[in-house]
Amino acid sequence: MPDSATMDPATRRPYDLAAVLDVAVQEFNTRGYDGTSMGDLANALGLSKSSIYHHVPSKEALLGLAVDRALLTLFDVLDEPAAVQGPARARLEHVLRRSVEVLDQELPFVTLLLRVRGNTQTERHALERRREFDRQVTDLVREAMADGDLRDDLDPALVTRLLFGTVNSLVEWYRPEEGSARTVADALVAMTLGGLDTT
Amino acid sequence: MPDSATMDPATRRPYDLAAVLDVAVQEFNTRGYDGTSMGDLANALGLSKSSIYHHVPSKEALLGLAVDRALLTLFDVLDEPAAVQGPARARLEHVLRRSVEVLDQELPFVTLLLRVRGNTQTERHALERRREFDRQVTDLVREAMADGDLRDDLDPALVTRLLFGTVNSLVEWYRPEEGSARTVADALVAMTLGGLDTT
DNA sequence: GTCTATAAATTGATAGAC
DNA sequence: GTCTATCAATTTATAGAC
Repeated sequence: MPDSATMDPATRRPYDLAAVLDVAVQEFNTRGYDGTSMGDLANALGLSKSSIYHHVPSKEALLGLAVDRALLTLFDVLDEPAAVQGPARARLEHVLRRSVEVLDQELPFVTLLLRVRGNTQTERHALERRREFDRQVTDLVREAMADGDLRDDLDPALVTRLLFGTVNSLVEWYRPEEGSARTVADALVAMTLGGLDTT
Repeated sequence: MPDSATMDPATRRPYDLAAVLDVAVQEFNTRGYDGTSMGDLANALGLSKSSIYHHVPSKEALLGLAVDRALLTLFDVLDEPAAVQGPARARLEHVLRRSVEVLDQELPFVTLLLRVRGNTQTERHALERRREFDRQVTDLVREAMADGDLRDDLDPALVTRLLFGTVNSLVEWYRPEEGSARTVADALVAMTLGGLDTT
């Protein structure tokens, strides 16, 4: 079965914004946002360059839509019941495991988010939202230390950066498969929290 | 004291390749390689665009020089005596700690190496060398598990990716300060190997 | 080692037809 | 929703003077 990029534009289902975005995000992740031209996108879509502008006003708007989706999904995790009630140690593990799941389910969008550099206003906003996520997790780590559940001889901000450094590094190699998110989350939690737990 | 970029080109010390490379790598890390034009580099250097071509034949050559330097420094670690003799568990910790030190000492070059996407031959070669580094560390992890020093219910390749995912994530936030590399390495080893050690 | 001037190609984006 | 044609700006790189 031929894909959208090679099918006759007259017979295949026309693109909508979501489909254009999916292809664009994939290209951005392959070649980098700055390394991907509108011509590259047009090739990948099997469209002319100008047709892309029917769906989106600019290249940067594509980036904005993608990172907003990733940020929305990640911040939703922090509002889940298991992330706001119970001992901090358990809430931290929940946030870690759910972050791996989000990464599994929204891999291209999260990947793009984590590679943003700050060249445009869109990118700088994304970086600020990531810092806010980080602050909220740091509070969780600090609380778990105060509870005596995590060793408290390490700086909570440092521990948070190491923890989510490990999680975020998954985008460099992880590819979703049946059950693989669970395997990775188990190993990640065992390795990291296993070294931090006091019990 | 004015910096090289703003000083009169006639009175300041002329650039040599190493000085041009330092500035270029810094710019590449700030804006991304593809996001940095030769005009951006010229501005940062306080030179005309064409002057850069006296030092280097192309933009890609600058990238190649930078990633080669990072790769050379990293691979040297694998050949150090403490990385080739003794129990695998100790050799693994040595490679982890020395990798953090290399990152501390060669931060801009390692950062650039870790952000390479594979758009050019230069970049694809760098990616292949990184995979080779990964393979050698995986052997170390496997051996330490076989020795009974690390828990062996986790896949050695997965553990290696998580370990160096944590190390590599440092480039996203780490900035060298007096003694900071040691602090970070201690926390990283405590958190990761602490969760993997059998004793 | 650095400059000005410029070439040749590519880029993000628009106009207007179907 | 997609196309062809086109533009203005930018990009990498070169020629040749000082």
